[in-house]
Amino acid sequence: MKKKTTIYDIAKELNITAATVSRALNDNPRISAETKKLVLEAATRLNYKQNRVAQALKSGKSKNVGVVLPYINRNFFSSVIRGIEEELNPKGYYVIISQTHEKENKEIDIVQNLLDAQVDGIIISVSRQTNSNKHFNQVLAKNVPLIFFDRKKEIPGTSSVTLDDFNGAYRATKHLLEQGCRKVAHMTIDLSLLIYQNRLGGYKKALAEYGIEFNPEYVIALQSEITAGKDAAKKLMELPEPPDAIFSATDLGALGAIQHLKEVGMNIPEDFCVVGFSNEPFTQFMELPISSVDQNPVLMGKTAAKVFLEQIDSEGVKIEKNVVLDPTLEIRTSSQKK
Amino acid sequence: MKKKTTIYDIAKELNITAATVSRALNDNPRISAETKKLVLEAATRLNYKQNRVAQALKSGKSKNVGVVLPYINRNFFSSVIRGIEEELNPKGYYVIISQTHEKENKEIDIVQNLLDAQVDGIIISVSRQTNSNKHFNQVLAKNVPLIFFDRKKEIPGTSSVTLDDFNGAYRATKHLLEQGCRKVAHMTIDLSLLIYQNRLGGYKKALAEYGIEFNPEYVIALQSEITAGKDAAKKLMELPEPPDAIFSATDLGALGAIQHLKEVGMNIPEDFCVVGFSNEPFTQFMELPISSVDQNPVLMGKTAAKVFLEQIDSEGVKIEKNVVLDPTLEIRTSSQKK
DNA sequence: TAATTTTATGCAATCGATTACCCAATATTA
DNA sequence: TAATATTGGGTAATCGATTGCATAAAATTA
Repeated sequence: MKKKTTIYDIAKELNITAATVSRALNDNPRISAETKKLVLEAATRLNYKQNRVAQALKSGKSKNVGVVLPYINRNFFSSVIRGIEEELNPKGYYVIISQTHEKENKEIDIVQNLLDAQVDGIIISVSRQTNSNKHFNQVLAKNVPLIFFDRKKEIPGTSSVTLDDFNGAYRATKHLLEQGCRKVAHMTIDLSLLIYQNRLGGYKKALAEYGIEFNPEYVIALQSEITAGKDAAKKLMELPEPPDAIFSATDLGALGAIQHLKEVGMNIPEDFCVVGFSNEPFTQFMELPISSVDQNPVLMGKTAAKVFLEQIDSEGVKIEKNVVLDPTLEIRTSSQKK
Repeated sequence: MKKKTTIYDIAKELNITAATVSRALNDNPRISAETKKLVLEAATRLNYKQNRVAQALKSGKSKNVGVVLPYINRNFFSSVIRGIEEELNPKGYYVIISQTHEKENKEIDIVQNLLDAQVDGIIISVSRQTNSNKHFNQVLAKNVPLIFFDRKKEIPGTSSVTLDDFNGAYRATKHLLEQGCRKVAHMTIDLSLLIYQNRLGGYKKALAEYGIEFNPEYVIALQSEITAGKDAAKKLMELPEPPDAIFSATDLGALGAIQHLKEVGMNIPEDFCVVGFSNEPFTQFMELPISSVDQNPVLMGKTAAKVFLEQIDSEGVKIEKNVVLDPTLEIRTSSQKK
């Protein structure tokens, strides 16, 4: 029906060749200012739009970037996406988002598909389940920039943008200690993942600083989230010496814990303090707003995108860049005694 | 570095032409079973991957679909995306997601960009701000299928998948009346949008059915969400005859209202019942779980994707399809008396 | 004025896959 | 057995933009 106008149409219109049109549109210095003006005029007059697909074929660059993450309906991840798009769209890149649902085999399929679709780069937060590095090595073998965010793998030739989880956890725990709590428990998810190891590390450091001995009974790894948080809290409260505070590595875990604590009649924050991690929006709306460590996700997305762009621009020279962002502790009612 | 293998490599390998390879890979009946087998073997041996960009150029189909929506970090929208991807990825389509942040000019830019990127279709939930139809007509002029979901525009030549908002609101309000509430207020957002008009309509129908006169003072349009919900509730409770229930067209509005009501000492659900709309996950986690109308977003996404596929398959014949999905009322503590 | 640059543009191949059209070899039919 | 049909596959153009190489015209230099 409506044929799109191509550079050939413009060429015919002006009695020049497509090559000249192409050069004029790309502001090639070999083309006279006069011709350029004519071409540009004709282009707007004929409503010319460059064919990105043809450019992609010629250049081998699709101008698409794959973003791979567990779920997009977590505030953290969707905010990261927002940061990535804000940085990449103005540069003419499109973002293809895929969700792994925390499954390794889904992640492998997705990466494969993205490579087949010849994305110019992959920005990924690995699934909890992922053990293999094979798919990542395939990415590297194809010379496609690979940037990890939040959850990374230590693979030479890749870059990463992560949060200083250690420091975030340290601050959260220290804050609980400053509130006077002395028996601080820690709820985590999966200690095979670096981020959770680091959160545990920061927790330990704060304890050590206050001369408190680390008690392994106070560390519980949850399976799922909210109900598991309740269960974990229950378990903790049934210890001979129950804790007086919880630093949870997730907000949903913190929420579950709070629900259990209220059920058993605990006063928060008077008797018991809780801090979560991620600063999910719901932490603010709760009747009892929950303190949480903010991960600055938009900045993380922007930074990951910038690293990708650097990688692209560095033609051949392989850049390996690891950026660590600083988290912020949002103190709310769940941990503010006074 | 690593050259990707093309059909020419396979052709050379087998001493045949690329045309034959192409036909063999596409299972063309003109190619003998023997040759097909050889080609397929060589393809896997050489690790051949079809070049989607080249195919796109030749066919004029990019195999990309644009999805445009206000925000991806709303559970409703991210679930719709999930539905779309589940339906489209197996068919070889990729989904490009863009957020309008409820801004009309952003929406116009995005649609323009998607057309430039030659997507094969656009699935969109229009921004609250959007008045113009110009960008939509551009889509139609390029013969690109345009499918609205949730928030639609009445434009000939387009399809839509929406929720029966009227019925959802009707059920929610009826449920409140069944609980014995007789002074049911309604909080809405923007009555220039069809979905909110319909929710108001369903609300009115339920009232009428119970012989209750519609009271315009009981309908409040909020600007933003949660704090506005509190304010609106305050205003309602200061009326000479305050309501005894609220049906809110948003969950955040319902949450804000509940917060205010608790502050002023109301007992929910004994003295006052509240129902929201969207069934955002937080409605379940709350200490006081909030009743809400579920929009079945995954199904909505799947349906929109299916409509797109029908449109694509129908070669030339323009399909105009309007699907209306049925919502479900999730009754929770906030409105369950007894 | 002749020789040499410079400037501005054309020519044609290329990226990888698809497909209309053509043709040789074999199979079928009269 | 000659004529026709079928099978299997090759040739070359095409999608739209880019770019190395070539070249005519204009400008500069000797």
